[in-house]
Amino acid sequence: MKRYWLMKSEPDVFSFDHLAKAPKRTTSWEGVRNYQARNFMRDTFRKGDEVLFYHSNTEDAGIYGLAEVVREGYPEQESPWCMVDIRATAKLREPVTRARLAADSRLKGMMVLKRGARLSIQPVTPEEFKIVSALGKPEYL
DNA sequence: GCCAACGTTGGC
DNA sequence: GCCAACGTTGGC
Repeated sequence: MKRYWLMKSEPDVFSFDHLAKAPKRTTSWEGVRNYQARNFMRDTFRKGDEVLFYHSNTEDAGIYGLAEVVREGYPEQESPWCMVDIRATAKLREPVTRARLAADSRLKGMMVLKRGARLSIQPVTPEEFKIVSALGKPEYL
């Protein structure tokens, strides 16, 4: 069964545009140092799962693009940590900011909106994914 | 830049 | 195994 995820990145470090311009529009998601997020990547991510790409710690935090999982969890070299590969699939013409997320009552269950939700990889429901991607008017790449 | 919330560390 | 101290995240 296909699953849906939200993945956070600080745009100053690695934005959705960075991903869209990367070779094959693909990157390895290295550097996660949280066990819960690591376990999601290692145990639950499957090829074909879809991703909301979220910009955190910035003005206008929110969802800027869509991506898909193209390689399932594999170890970072010489470490207990783990990463996946994701590929950009669509840029959102109208990024879905936190304000827009919060204004939509259908999305009030989203983990990213909860106070103190620091987890950098979060599950989202198929409905949430559909609603957010429709709001964003995706331009498929 | 502030600071609340959270995860991790480490002394005991 | 408890829990205080610490470092980090991330919204504002």
